[in-house]
Amino acid sequence: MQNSEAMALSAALLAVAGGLTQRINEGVIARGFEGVRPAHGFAFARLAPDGATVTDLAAHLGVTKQAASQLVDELVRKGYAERRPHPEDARARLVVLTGRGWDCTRAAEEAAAEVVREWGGLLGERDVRTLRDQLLRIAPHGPIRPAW
Amino acid sequence: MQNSEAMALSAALLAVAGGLTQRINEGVIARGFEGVRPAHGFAFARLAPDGATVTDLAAHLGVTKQAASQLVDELVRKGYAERRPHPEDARARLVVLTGRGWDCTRAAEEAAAEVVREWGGLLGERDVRTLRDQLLRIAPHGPIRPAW
DNA sequence: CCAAGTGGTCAAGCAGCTTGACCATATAGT
DNA sequence: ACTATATGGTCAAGCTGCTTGACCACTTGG
Repeated sequence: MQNSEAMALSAALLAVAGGLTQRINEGVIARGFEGVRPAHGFAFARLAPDGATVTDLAAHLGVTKQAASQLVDELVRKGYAERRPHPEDARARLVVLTGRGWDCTRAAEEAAAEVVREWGGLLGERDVRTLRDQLLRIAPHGPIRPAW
Repeated sequence: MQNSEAMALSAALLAVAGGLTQRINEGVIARGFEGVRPAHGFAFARLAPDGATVTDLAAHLGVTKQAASQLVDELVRKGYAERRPHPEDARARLVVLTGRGWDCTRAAEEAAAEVVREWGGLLGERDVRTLRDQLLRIAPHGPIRPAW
């Protein structure tokens, strides 16, 4: 594959990713969750299962813990998360989603599903599944990184 | 396709996009182009064919023209682009890549190709081409948007 | 039980964006 | 041809989300 083809693939991938992010964000806002930014979604993904510490979150997002702490401040202020004492470490605090935080997470899933349905209309359900499987196979590990 | 599957697809896509951006950026820097940020790549893509005005660039990047102008300042200061009088409009200025700007563009293509080759190793050449075609079909038009 | 390590916050600074105001040139209407 | 409006671009000020640096509270290991 030539360099220019690799560039075309890259550009398409980044355009799709950017569009998806925007669409999910708009969809979440349209469902009544104001003041939510794309970055919050990645925090939600880490907090959802069982909560997480600020340091955990920072590592997951690839930012300093101060930045992660600030982001948690914002989520708390907006009612999406709360800080609880950590059950096993008195230094740490466990950040968990509130009911509204869970609602917002579900709204994001719905918004994502809406976009993916459109892709299904363009490619067919089968190819969308193929796409998902291929992306899962090449997805890097490590911290989530902004696409630019 | 369930919402959670759509979310898995979305997360994988964004992870791949973030990783790709990072890898290209690192690759460009490793080839001797310092002080380059991912955002510059999208500017290069617009400037490369025949140059562009600041307003053009702003529309393409989805930012204000002031922000685009600032970005051009930076590219000029670093030797990647230059402002020329516009041949058909005395108000406008045509921003074009310098030789070094073209070199940097080629470096980005090489870096992208390197990553895509790795994907080829994981998926096979055939599936990478399929991936490219599918992404091109679902890629949105309009301005490039940061993935978050 | 003390030394080093780890979780977290406070404070200051900075980079990249925005909004608002403005000038120069182009274009359209009469 | 002349004026009114639109468009390309810049200057200036301000904001937001991040960083670095300093510090405290608690934990862990010799």
